[in-house]
Amino acid sequence: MDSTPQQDRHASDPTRNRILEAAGKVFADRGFEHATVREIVDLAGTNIASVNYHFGGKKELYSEVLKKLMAERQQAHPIDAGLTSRPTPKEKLSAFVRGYIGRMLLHETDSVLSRLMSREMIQPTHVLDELVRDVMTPNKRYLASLVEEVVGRKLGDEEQFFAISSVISQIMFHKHCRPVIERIFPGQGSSAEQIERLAEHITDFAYAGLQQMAGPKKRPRHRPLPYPQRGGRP
Amino acid sequence: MDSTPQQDRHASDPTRNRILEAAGKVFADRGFEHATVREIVDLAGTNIASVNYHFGGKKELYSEVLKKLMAERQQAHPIDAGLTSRPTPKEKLSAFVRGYIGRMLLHETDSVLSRLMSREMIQPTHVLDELVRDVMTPNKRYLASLVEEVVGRKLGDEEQFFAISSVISQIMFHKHCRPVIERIFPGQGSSAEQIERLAEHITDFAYAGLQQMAGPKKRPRHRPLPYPQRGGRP
DNA sequence: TGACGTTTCAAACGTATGTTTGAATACTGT
DNA sequence: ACAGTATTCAAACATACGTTTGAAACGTCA
Repeated sequence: MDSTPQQDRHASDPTRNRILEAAGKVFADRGFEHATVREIVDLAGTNIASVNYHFGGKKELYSEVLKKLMAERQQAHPIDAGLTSRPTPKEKLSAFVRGYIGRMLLHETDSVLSRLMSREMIQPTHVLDELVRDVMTPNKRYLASLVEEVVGRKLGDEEQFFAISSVISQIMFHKHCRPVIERIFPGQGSSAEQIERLAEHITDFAYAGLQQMAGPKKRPRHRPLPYPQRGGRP
Repeated sequence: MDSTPQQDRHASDPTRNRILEAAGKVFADRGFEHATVREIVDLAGTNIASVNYHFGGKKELYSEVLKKLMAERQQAHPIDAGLTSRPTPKEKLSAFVRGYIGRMLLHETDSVLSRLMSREMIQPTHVLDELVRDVMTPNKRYLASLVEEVVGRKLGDEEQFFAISSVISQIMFHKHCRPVIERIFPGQGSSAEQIERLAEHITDFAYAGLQQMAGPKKRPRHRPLPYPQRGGRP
């Protein structure tokens, strides 16, 4: 046994942790490419060489930051938290939406993680694959069973993809597009109360959209455009 | 009259145009910060100094690229194109979704513009404000009237914000998060036929979600979670 | 043709960044 | 207290980038 005390010392090294914390903020603010190790070490109050000494380089530091944040979140916020004993499908949907949005927009450290994940989605780096494997795929599996519960039947691959996209997109939009939202809808989407209402809106909106998918299979093809088509529930 | 022939010569300068075209691709692929003028001029087949000679610098080149693409799109694809003479609200919604998604995912030059806009939304540069003013605000106004038509009543600021977000987010998701989508849903969302079906799905999903908003004003607060709530049309 | 403005080009400049270095300092176990 | 290791630090290094420069090539009009 010499790896455990080694790792303990590793994990509790105060300099290392200060760098990790500072790096999270700077990477989230500036992105990987545009962040500088000089800004990170200034914020951490250490020397420029400490990044290479403790982590080996900027890329490795970035990986460590993401891994640490993901691990913290994994244990702090299990995906199906905040549910009663025998939740209805809509309750599960509501819990998912509320949990996701709340973590994304309110919680401090998770907000950093979300910002980093947003960046990875637009401009992937070498850690996106890890992120997909450890965070997003479990989320996808959970959401898949969730939407099928709401729709009330098993979905084909494409339908499942569409349904999950429609739910998750409404949530992530408010993180991804914040700069634009702030400009087009000034004053909207900031307070905790409004985020609560937003979660409720997305839940209701998605619930209605999903229920609509329970309806009869689409006409085989061919509906050029027109058609009043009063939306059908069976 | 000497500005017109000046500008004509300006606009039809072959070197200038080759640089603009190359810059569009490189900026879209790499982002503003990570794109290098050396790669741009290589792709354009000109010399490194030509960017500063023709445009004044990298930033000015970027502005010109976006302005040119926006102008081209403005006249090629008016926002409410493809509509019959007296369209129903759902037809208008469908036309908007189809038009937006198609331009974003299929059309070549517009795909470059979308990629640039996506980047601006995540990591704004100095031109985001112009983009908001010239492209996004008109879109927002049009969408605002559209969702109110579907819902069937005038919406308050917050409701309008929520409704527009729910519609537009489902569309942009498939551009913003392509790298992740490709990893989590391999094989999905590429072909033209599937994009057609995707547009149809988003239309139906959003239509149901919007109609649900027509229902009675939310209980003043306090609905901890439950409630099946069969979505009501007035 | 020849003078003049315009455009192209190779080379160099200045700066910012990630990384390395080697000495100085702090820490640890005996 | 001391040797040996781990950590910190200021300085320098190497490289990639946007930009500038000055001369050469080109086009145009007398």
